[in-house]
Amino acid sequence: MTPPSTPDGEPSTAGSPLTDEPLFLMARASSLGSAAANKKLARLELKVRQYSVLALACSDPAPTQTEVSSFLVLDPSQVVGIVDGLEQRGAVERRPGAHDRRSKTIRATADGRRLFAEARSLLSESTADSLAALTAEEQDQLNELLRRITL
Amino acid sequence: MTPPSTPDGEPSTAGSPLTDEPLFLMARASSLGSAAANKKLARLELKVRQYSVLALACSDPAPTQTEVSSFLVLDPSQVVGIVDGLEQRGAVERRPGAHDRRSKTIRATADGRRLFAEARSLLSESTADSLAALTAEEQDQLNELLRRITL
DNA sequence: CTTAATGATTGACGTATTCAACGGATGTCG
DNA sequence: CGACATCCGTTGAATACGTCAATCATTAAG
Repeated sequence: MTPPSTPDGEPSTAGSPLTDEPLFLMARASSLGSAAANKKLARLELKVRQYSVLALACSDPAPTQTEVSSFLVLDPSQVVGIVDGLEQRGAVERRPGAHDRRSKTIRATADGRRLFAEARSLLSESTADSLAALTAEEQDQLNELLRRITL
Repeated sequence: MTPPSTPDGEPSTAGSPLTDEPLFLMARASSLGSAAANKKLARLELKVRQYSVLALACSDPAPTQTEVSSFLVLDPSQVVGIVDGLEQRGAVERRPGAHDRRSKTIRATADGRRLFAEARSLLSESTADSLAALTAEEQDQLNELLRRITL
């Protein structure tokens, strides 16, 4: 199956704009969304990346750094810097792994959980804006579809 | 509307994992998707960014660089480099704007259109993989939802 | 004609991403 | 036990990316 050609031999590209490419749409949505989110989180001096790690650090059981890095699709070396920042703020702490003393689990402190709660509420405003064009049902639908292709 | 709190004062974070955040899901989908796409396009020595610009250069009427930069949410200075790369390959050419000689329109050459057709077919394999968990209907649904929040 | 505004470009700066390498800690197999 | 391969976190370098101000040519406005 080859694409139709114009009379002069050049392949036609009509009817195949970028706006039909899921990849492009997701990149754009992600880019615009995190820009807006970063702006919102700026007042807590948090970036989206740090928020993500903090969120994981709040979950139970607390994840190790490799778990964080694979979940967030980040290089392990990047996680180091992010955790450093959060740790210096007293939002998380590194604990030696329970069964493996090589690993370190990232656990949110009480302050960290308070920070997360604030950030989470700010972020929900931001995503509400981003998804304003959709009804609540459609937002759930979108979440479900995205969850199925990423998890 | 504030989140519920635990008896000892620490805000609860249970039931609000990262996997419910549309922002996180989109970031992850976008990241994984473009990684896979870049891998596929590597054999044409093309990156997703270049592909996007090439796609726009194939459309009619040919866009100016500022139009490209605003559509792709990129700084104008970044577009320069991408277009340079494509131009040196002979895939696109810069033409002086019709009504405004400051602007330059980016137009795909015949070679560029052939390259785009190949790239587009490779990329469709990649996105088919990425979206394999969804039915054709659901893929359309996802596209529609994303289109409505980004355009 | 003067002035302001715009499109493309360059260069500078900070941040991200990717990789290779290292030290400490397990686990395995002889 | 002891040699070996593996894995975790960390560091540092190389590279790409994003953001911003400054510039030149061109256009629009006063």
